[in-house]
Amino acid sequence: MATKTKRLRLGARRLTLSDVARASGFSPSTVSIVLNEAPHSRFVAAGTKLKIRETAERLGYRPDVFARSLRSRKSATIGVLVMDLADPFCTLILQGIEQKLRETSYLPIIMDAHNEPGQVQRYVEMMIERRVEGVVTVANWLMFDISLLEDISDDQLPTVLVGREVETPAIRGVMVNNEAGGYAAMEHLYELGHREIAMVCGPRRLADSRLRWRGMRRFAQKMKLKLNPALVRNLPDISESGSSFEGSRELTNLFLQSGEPFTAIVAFDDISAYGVIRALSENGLQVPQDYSVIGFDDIPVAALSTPSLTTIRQPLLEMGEYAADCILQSLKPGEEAEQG
Amino acid sequence: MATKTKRLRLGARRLTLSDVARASGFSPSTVSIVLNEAPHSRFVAAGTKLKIRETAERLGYRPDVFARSLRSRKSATIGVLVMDLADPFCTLILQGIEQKLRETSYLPIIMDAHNEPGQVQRYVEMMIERRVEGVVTVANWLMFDISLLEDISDDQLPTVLVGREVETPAIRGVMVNNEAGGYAAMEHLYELGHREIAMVCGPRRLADSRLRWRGMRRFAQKMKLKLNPALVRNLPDISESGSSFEGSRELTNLFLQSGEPFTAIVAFDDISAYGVIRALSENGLQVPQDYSVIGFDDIPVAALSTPSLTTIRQPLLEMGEYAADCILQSLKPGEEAEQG
DNA sequence: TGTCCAGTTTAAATCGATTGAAAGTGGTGT
DNA sequence: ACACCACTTTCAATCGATTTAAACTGGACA
Repeated sequence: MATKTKRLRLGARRLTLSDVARASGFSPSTVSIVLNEAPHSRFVAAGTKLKIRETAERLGYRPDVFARSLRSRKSATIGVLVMDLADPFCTLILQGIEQKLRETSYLPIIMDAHNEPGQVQRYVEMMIERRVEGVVTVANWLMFDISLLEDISDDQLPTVLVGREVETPAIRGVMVNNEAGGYAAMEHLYELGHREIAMVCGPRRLADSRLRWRGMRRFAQKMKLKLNPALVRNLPDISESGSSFEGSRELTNLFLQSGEPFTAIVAFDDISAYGVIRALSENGLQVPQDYSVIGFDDIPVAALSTPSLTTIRQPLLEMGEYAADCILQSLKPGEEAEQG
Repeated sequence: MATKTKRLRLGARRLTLSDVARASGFSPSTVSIVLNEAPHSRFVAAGTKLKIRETAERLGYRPDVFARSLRSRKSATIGVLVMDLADPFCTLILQGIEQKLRETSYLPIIMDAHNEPGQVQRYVEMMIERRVEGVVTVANWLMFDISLLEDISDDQLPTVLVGREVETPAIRGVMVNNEAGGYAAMEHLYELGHREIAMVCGPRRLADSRLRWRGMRRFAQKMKLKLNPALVRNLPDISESGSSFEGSRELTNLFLQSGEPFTAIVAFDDISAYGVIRALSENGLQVPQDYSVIGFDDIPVAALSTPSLTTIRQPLLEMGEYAADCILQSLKPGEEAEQG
């Protein structure tokens, strides 16, 4: 423990490659080649390798990150741009990414746009400045336009967008099967016996929303279920309010006021499901006694609130892992792979 | 826009200090001195400064982060260690930190320990390796022992712990007035007319918990309120289960089974408040009709769940900002300030 | 005329690594 | 004895900045 801590001390002058070279009796070049397992190390005698590795280990040598990056033009970092760190939808994805990268020598550099599109530009610049080798963008439904990401992608930086349906083929996307999710939501309510179902859909411009809606219609058609158009509404496009809570609360009130009959509501996501529940409650109606409500995402608190929220699960952690994996794959083969 | 984007292109060889020097007709030294406003720049002619700045601006010069850090031994980064990114308690604090640092040239490097103490060691090493100039640790109540942080602090790295009461004077802490919080919670319930109040306190070893408890007792004494010892329980110490939800749910069940009379419950934090509500609900009891419950923290969802959770607010965002500010202050005066 | 100084600017070393080209071995074949 | 080869190791340039000490330029003064 004592020695372990000692390595961290800032006071002591850093241990450099030359120190290891001197101690092991070889030149800095050889040491570098061995420790990096550079291609050239094929030519280094086995005994030499052993001795060098042993010495490095014994002295507790850690290469200087900055010197290395300067020379090699590689940062060993992956930029992670998240639209809103406080959004529980995003944090689980982040943890997935972190978990995956932890096994590698890549460090995620997390930047939080704080829901302000202006910050996105700034942070993307910072990422490039810091020579990230790949970019994962974690988008919630408030995501700005993604043209910036296309720019990055053009620059031969591997890029993945996770959490939101992408509409351009230039960028890889990681998302759940939204169509199937919509289908499943309807199926669940149908099996509970509901036949008159209201829907709080996402913003019209959001592809995710359209796909979920398509899934719902598909189920309805299959079951010869007629959907009442008066009970289908979209949340407003990228609202400034920032929250789908208020939006869905208002829509629910509209549904109730319309006098149209219904017994269940499908919400676009978990937060809007909470909005629905709030609106119902304010009208003296209870969930699940009077109405059934179903959300989408399965954010962590969904299971903790009472009654616990019924929701279509998105495997957020796994999505994060998968996104990170995509980047790692792009980085593997030979770094010029995607230049073509 | 086009030119702005152009600056980002990776393809084009980076623009270096020498390029600016050549274009402006001065030497790299002078350019460096001017652009950094180094002490020596007092001696540079005003016209020269102007010309250099103009040229740098025109060409869109951005210094290379790695070269700069290598030479100057400064990284312009602040390490942010968070115990659990998925904990809503932590994320708001993080945003506060980010918000504050955004105004400066420091970049937060966020590392998520994922609730695993083992990772803490690893990440602290990474931070030092990356030469962070300060460390902010965002602790939730599951925080491991903080001896590691003391090590850092010994190494003359400014260190702040936010979100949890610290017991050692070696480390600066940023936290809410827990004692006053406990007092306020009791006061609130008292004013609602409650006289028999149960408490789900935090783990006994946690200083925060003790202080809140002290605040509650103080109010009780002042009001000559007798607290029933059978209705005061602590959550288990740093449980492996990881969640205070289950713990407080069980304690609430114990309270109910004990047959002791009570009409309100103070919970240690918001998550445990949800545990209380769940337990009550499972016994056919409703909040707020049958029982009053109060939490602590004011995590974002507290306002969204129905009924919305009554809670003692911690100004998480502001705490984050303040913590970042502490670090910035330590960094200002002259970097040797805290060496003494 | 030569010296000195204040006011500016720059040369050159340095930070700590990576890397392509070159050099040093010793053994073979002729 | 010479050239040649395979096998190892090292030289020296380089990445792009910062920083110390030194150099340059005119004018003032003796």
